[in-house]
Parts: sequence; structure tokens; C-alpha cells
Amino acid sequence: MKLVSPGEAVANTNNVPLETGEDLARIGEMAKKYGVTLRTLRFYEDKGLLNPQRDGSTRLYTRRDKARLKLILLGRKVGFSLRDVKQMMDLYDPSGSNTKQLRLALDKSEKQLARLQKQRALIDDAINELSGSMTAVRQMLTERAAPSQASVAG
Amino acid sequence: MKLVSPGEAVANTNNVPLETGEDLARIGEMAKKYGVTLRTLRFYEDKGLLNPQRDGSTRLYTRRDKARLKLILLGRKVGFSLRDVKQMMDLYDPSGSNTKQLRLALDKSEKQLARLQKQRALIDDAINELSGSMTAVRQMLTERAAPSQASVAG
DNA sequence: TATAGGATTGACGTAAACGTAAAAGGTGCA
DNA sequence: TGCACCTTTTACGTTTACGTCAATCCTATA
Repeated sequence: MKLVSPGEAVANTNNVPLETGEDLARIGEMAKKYGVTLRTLRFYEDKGLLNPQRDGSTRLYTRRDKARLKLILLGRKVGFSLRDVKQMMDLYDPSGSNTKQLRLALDKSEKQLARLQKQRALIDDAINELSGSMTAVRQMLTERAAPSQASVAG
Repeated sequence: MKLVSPGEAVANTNNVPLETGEDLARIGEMAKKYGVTLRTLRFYEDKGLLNPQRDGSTRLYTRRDKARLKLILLGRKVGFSLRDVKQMMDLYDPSGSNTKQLRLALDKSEKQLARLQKQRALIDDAINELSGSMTAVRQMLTERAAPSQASVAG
């Protein structure tokens, strides 16, 4: 048994939510709540994106970590790399106007938007091309009784 | 100097196109003609997708190789993996109706088309989400004179 | 006390398609 | 002869975001 001073986060065993108002979560709860794996959470931490407190060796995630995780997941959803996300989050200063952070985010967002639009164009191309060849292949299949040898592979 | 029998492909030095009717190409010509790197051609060969002849150790690509390369590039364009492409090409039988090959191609194409459509949906989502947050960020930037602290990162 | 559930760190594995040296050999041309 | 150019094989490196053990530890509960 370990001594814990009154203000400290009390070791909270297993899956039981913490009784304190500090809504600290352990890694399992976090993972479930946000639909990620434990590995993912540790990975994000390893990459400097999260910084949970520790109770001994056990990670305890605060509101702050949850907000950051939400941002990470949003970033990934729109296609940012973790590095980009980190770069933007690292600029956050709770005591400032964060103009710099916002500008960086906007800048990166514009570029990412352009990438997404290009990707969509590529995919549309691919869809058209693929649909076309599918039609051709269907043709060949229905005509395969005839000995005509349209070349598909050389 | 190396002896070459009359019917054999004559060693064709440097970049000069071959004078025979066999239109054999060396790796450099192939690469330029199809906009790929030497490394790519060797890689495709290593993966069993191409099988150029050899003049000694020098690769000589035939019409057949060119046709196959075109197919590979088309496949990659529509998002097939090289493995998929190989699987489909391996089914080609110059002496048959290739019904099996065509069916496999069609089957894979349907699945790939579905993937592409799903991807497009995801990208559209991302675009919308990203556009939305960009609007929000712009808002915050124009309002940054006011001390209101909308939280962007926690 | 035995067992089931978490949790930890460490570290190799995966996927795809090449990129990038490195070291060497053949060829034509000036 | 020497340079420029093309080609060869071998093999490690790159990128991204985790997956998947492995070995260990801690705790509550039956």
C-alpha cells in the first residue's frame, strides 16, 4: 500500500470510474470512450501529443488530455499527419490570443484542403476509368462465345 | 566483342532505337516511354510482373512487356495493388477464352470501385469538416481583438 | 490463494512502392 | 585513351500509424 496525500489523485483500481470531481480516466476508459486502442494512446504519448499524469506508472488522463485527443482525432479525420497536429497543438498558449496558432492552422488547412480536392479528382478519374474498363470486360464476357480475341493481357 | 547468331537480338548500344522489326527496347527507353524509373521496371520484374528477354545481362523489352506495363500502370491508376494486378495477369492464357481472368478482373474491379466510392465519401466528409473548422478559425482570427477565449486546444 | 483483469515497457513487424547509394562492367566518340 | 553514358546486381532506407507479442506487475474478488 502506498501513501497518498489528500489532494493527490487516488489510485483507482480497475474499471471503476473515479469518485473525485477530477474526472481522471485510465487508459482503458479513454480507449473505450474515444474508440481507439491502448497502443494508440501510448503511441500518441510517445510522439508528444498527449501527456497524461501518472499515478505511479499508471496513466491518468485529464480533461485536457481528452480535449487534445479530440483534436488529434479531428485532425486525423481531415487528413493531417500526427506531426502536423502536434505542430499546431504545440503552439497553444493558454495565456495568449493564439493568433500564431490559428494562422498556422489556417495555413495548413488550406493546403490540406487543396490536397483533399486533388485526391478527390484523382479518385473520380479512377472511378471513371475503372467503370469504363468494367463495361468493356462485361462486353467481352458476353461475347466470349465468339472467337474474337480482344487482347486484355499480353 | 561477342558473337551473335543472325536471328538473335543484336546488342544495341546506348540510346539508339533498334533497327530490326522486333522493336525491342532497353530499360532506359522503356522508362522514358512510359514515364517510370529504371528502379520501377526492375521492381516490377522482381515481383514477377514483367519478364523481359536478356541479351547477356541487358534487359530487352518486347511488345508483350509493353502491353503488360500498360496494364500495370492502368491498374495502379485505378488503385489496384501490384499483387492484384499480378494475380489478374497471371491468369492470362493466350490460347484460351480467358473467361476466368475476365471474371476475376470484374470481381476485383467491383470491389475496388466500392473502395473508391467509400474513399470519395470519406474525402467529402473530410472536406466538409475541414471547411467548417476553417470558417470557425477565420472567425476567431477576426474576433481576436476581443478577449473572448474560444478554446481551440486544451 | 488462485484467477481474471487491467496496466507497464520494450521491441520487432507490417504495408507499398519504390529511392538511393555502391561497386562494377560495357560501349561509342573525340 | 579517357570521358560520358547506360546498364547490372545487391541491399539497406523511407514513410506512417500503429499491431502484436513478450515478460512483468498490481489489484480486487471469489
